[in-house]
Amino acid sequence: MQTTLSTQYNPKETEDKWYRFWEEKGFFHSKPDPSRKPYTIVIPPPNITGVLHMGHALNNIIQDILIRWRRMQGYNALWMPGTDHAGIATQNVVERELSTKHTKREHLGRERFIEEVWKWKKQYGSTIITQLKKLGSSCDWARERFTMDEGLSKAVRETFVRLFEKGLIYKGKYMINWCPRCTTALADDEVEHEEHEGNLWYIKYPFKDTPHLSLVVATTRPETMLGDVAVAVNPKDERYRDMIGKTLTLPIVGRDLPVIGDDFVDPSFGTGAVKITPAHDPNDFEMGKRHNLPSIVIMRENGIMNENAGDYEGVDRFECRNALIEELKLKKHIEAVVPHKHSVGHCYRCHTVIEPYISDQWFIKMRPLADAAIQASREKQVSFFPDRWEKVYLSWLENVRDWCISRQIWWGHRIPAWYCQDCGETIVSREVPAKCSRCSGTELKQDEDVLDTWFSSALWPFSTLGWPGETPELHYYYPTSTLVTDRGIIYFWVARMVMMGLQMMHQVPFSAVYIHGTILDEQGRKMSKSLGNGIDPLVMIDRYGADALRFSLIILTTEGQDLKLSESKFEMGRNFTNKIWNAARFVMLNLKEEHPEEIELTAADYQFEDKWILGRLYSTIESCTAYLEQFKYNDAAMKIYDFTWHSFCDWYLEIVKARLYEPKSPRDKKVAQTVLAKVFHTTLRLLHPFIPFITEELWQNLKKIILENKITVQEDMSYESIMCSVWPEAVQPYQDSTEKNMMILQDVIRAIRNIRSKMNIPEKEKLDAVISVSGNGELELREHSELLKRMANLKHVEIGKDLAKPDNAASEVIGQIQAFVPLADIIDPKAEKERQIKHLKQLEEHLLIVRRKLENKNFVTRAPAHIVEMEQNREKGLLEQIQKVKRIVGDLCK
RNA sequence: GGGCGAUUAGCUCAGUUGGCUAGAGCACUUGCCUUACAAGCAAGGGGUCAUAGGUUCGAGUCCUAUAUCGCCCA
Repeated sequence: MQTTLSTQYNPKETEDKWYRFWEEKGFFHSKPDPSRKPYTIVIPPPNITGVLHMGHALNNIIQDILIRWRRMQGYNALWMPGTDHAGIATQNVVERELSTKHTKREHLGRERFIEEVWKWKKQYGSTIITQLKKLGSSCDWARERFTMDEGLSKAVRETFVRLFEKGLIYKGKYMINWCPRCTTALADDEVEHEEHEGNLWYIKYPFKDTPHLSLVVATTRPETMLGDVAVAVNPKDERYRDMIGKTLTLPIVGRDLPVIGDDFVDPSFGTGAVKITPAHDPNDFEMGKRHNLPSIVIMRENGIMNENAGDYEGVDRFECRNALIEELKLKKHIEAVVPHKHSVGHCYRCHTVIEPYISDQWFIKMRPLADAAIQASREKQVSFFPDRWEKVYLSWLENVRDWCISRQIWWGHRIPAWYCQDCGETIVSREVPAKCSRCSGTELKQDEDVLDTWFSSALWPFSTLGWPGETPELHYYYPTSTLVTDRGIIYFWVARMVMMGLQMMHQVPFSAVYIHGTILDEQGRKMSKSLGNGIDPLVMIDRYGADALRFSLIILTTEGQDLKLSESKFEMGRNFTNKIWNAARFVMLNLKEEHPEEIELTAADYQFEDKWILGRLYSTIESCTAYLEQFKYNDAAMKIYDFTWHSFCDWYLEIVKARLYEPKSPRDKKVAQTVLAKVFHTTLRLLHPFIPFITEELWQNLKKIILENKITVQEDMSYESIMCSVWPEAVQPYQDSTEKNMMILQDVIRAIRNIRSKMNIPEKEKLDAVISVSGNGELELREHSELLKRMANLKHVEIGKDLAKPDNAASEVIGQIQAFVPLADIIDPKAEKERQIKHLKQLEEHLLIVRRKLENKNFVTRAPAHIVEMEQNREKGLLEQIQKVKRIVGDLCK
């Protein structure tokens, strides 16, 4: 441990050291203990392919603040960490790696490919965990989980089987969202919609009987015409009513297409006649079912046209579109091309354009699950902070469609369904079945597909605690306390956890959901790899320190608002940590005694400034705790920042120097040292959840010095670490006029300093001052004349009632007090007069505002009495001040 | 098209149930290498609170429109 501290804080010397200490000592570990109250957070498991970005940083800093704070408050705090296997993303990464070795997963086969993924996971999968530790995250790493762990996989199978048995999981051929690049189905919310500048193509479909006449249809996706089976019009549409029942010829293909009538057709879109492609459009799929139309699939699963596309077989879907348009133009089938904005779905993992596709998939029936989740939120079993997110959550649940949970990839939880090769029976089972439950056949083949990663993430709050096992952890920690996440996954994750928690555990997984803002770049854009506008948190930690990163981000995080970030913002946090560092240097330097003696303080020992700083400290503790309870992290941080810098450092340290450097008595010095130690020791604890590293470093040093120098701070000094110590409690401060008097003193000191500055008097030069009090308080002020002299750098001060202004003095009027600084020939009468006239103007303007209110009869009669009284007092005070300033101005004019 | 958020100092943002001469950090101006800290100290300057109406004794705050930007859903 360092014995001397350098003038600048160097985070690199402390951060890793203390993190290792905490981890090795097991301070992050929590065990069920029914005699204590639990406080639990489950981490939003980062993706194993992920690297730490600012969003993660903010998310985890908030969780760490909560968990460290609650831990210090005495809760048995568990922060459950882990990672997510991220099926598609991870498979993509490993496939990309394989391609550099000129191989493909298909060449390896399923088993060997999965081995490769595990190998990859072992090597790179914990990158983000290492990075989270750099932030100071106090997760219980001994409990770290992974969604593909044996235990969590068991939870997945159990859930699947139970839901299947309840009839809430079914399999069927439906239209789903298909990513031709990932060659898998996606859930509705895995599709990102984007406005595209496309075209609306008007294509002529000739009548079979009268080929010189045609019906014009409009489409944004002309290539799908190869799968057309009908043309639909609205039966109420006068233009087309007579054509229902007629037959058209599909251009190029030559297929007969019936004209059908359906209310769903919007007469105002395009020509009011639409082509129907049941295999490639969700609306057409529904219409096809209503009218018993066949479905013609024209595309392979990789987006290449199939044999049903005729000459276009083997052509990519977008090339097919272009070529088809050319052919239609050539054959004079295009009537018009109109630019048209429309929204196009993209895969949220690889950003490929999604294809609506008919295929055989597994689904969860969402209605019953969603209804339960809606009810839980209505009954406030789950509350959102800020509460507006509840509406977002509810609107999704209210409109949700069945969830497609099967994915045509290899990396993930294999669907626990087997098909009997003899009788075709489907067997859904927790374990590998030995034989068919119907025909006892032994030729069983497991479903090839895996489950959506979000299926396993939805179980996270209880699967990580040992479910389906009846573990002590599950009983003790579930339901968890707070979930901290980004609005981006309210549907994907939060809502699904609530649904699964209610289904499997019959209890919501958490009672509070805090949704924090998104981090944007300086121009207000999302940070992204492709834009290259991201700020790397690890680089910032390297440059400014983890504590500075934490504090800066938290100060900027206001009630779930997005925050615009630039590197310069981290200077604020760095400056603050440096300030604390130097305050600590001062405190510790001045606590050291050669022959320390222990004394027991009594209330009478406390000096004015001691009482003041303790009072300020207690109100800081109070509001800081209250803010944290309301998830107002930035307000909490701001309060301690303001206290530390602008009360403790700016005033208390400066005032107390007198007692440390030239003590009136050894006892008084000891009192000052005790208060210094006590206040700083408490401040460090308040700051610890926000900036854990520097507070630990200083706390350890301070503890040693307090013990060595026999200072009785009336605190338990036996804790091994600040993170195990207790969160300060606000005890009622001294109920007297200390705070008020200090404010008056500060005003007077600032007034004299102002004169000094305006009159260009060097700070080192000691001045004389005359303080004239017109109301009460003269005696109290006189009591603190030493403080006044020290802080305003005066050699002599005269304090009295209604004293006269000395000649050639600069003046300041502060309420009922006048401060005069005699300057003899240094005074610049012209400058002084200007100063006074400016002040007079300000006072008169204010008086005008006050008078306007008081002259309004309605105000006097209708406003609450105390408000009126306040304004009346204000008027009186202003009048007095104006009178004084006028006299000063008059004097200067002589 | 529907919903949500934002608009306050040059910049980034606070501003609780209406009582405000509208605050903070950064930037700016002036003076300081004062024995904790120049990543600092002291003292300053700077705002028609997006616009237009309304409610009220009183509106940055509540209501109704409008404008601009952003996010989500369809």
